Amino acid sequence: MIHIIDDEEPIRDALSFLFASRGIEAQGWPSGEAFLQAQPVTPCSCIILDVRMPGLAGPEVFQRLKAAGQQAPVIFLTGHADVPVAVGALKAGAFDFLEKPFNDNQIVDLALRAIALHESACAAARHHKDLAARRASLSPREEEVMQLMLSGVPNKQIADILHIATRTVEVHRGRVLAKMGARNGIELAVMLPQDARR
Amino acid sequence: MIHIIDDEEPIRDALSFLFASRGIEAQGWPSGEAFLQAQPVTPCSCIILDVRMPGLAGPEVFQRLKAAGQQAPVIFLTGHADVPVAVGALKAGAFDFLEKPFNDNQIVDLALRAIALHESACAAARHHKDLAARRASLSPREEEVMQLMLSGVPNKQIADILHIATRTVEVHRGRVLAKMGARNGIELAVMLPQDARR
DNA sequence: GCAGCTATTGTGGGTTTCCGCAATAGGGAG
DNA sequence: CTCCCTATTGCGGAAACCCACAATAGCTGC
Repeated sequence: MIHIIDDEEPIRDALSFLFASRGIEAQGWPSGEAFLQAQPVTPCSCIILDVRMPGLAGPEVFQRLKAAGQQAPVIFLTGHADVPVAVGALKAGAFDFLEKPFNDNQIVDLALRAIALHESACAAARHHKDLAARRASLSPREEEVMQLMLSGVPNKQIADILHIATRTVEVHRGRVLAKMGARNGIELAVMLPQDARR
Repeated sequence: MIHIIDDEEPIRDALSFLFASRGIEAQGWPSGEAFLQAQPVTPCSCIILDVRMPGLAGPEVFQRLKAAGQQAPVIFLTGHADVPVAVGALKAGAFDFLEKPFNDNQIVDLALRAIALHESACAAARHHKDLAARRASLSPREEEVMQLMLSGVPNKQIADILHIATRTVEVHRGRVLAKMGARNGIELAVMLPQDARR
């Protein structure tokens, strides 16, 4: 699904038609406000966003989309050569920035790549969300023990550090592994992202 | 250290003077060719690169620098509004893209941020290089056992898979941990980057 | 031939990990 | 009050891990 946000209807229609001719579903939105109001949640999508529009301008729409947690990649379109806006958009995380007029194949190829990116990003986000949910299910003590485990600290030492019995550490350790769905400490360490450790 | 690559001497001198006044060491280069010829290796540096120059243009210089393994962040300067060049540079990994004329504080701030980025990137690269060297010191068998370890496979099963004695797996395991500088399997898993596992 | 390295294996002993079974205590929600 | 959950602990037995000491075999380089 491709969302086309542009105040000019002929542009929206032309792009919708182009994508339809390539078998890609597309929907036009006359303004950033309209899109933000609806905030459709579509998997495997991307957003084509015009820079200059009455009301909210493209870059402002982009900021608000990001603030609202929108993950779909954004391709900016502009009819005016404005380097600072282009640089700003890309540095803010836009997928690409195109000047009009553009080549049909170029925009289609770009959109398909953006959609593929969204797809893999969504899969990664789902995985990350599942992992985070499991982690959130840990009790405070279990989380504490896990951190120490992930620092390579043996059970006996964890017991010393926390002033509890080794048996208790074993209990927490076992519950951590069960809740996180890991067979052992190594598997647990491997499944967690780099920044979640230490 | 800041390297200023620009065919116009007044620009080089003005920038050099500006950075000197801020206590930042800078060196000017009249062409991309000159810089590529010398390929100075300076830690904690960045490169300010003009887009339009006789001979090799800025983007071409950038490509060659990257191909030569240059890690210093590159800030492009341009006197002409050219969106595709700006977009292309940023997507190719440039640190930033500035139009002339620019504000003194802006370029200094930018350069300092670029230098800091280079610094942390170099530290990360050194760490990664050290890790890779240790890993390269493993014998083929040790590497094989480590992969299985990192998959959470217990020693006894590794022995079954490789058709060797458990005692042999223990020997390899011990040598892997010693060479990699890890106390145990968990610490080993934690110290390796995500893509080096599985 | 000698030295160094990798790969392999066994013995024996010690440590660590794992966990069923059992129990207590405290806190929160219905 | 009852139920559920977390935190804690002990006992005992089994499995896994660790490693010194010792040894053999094969390959490579000097």
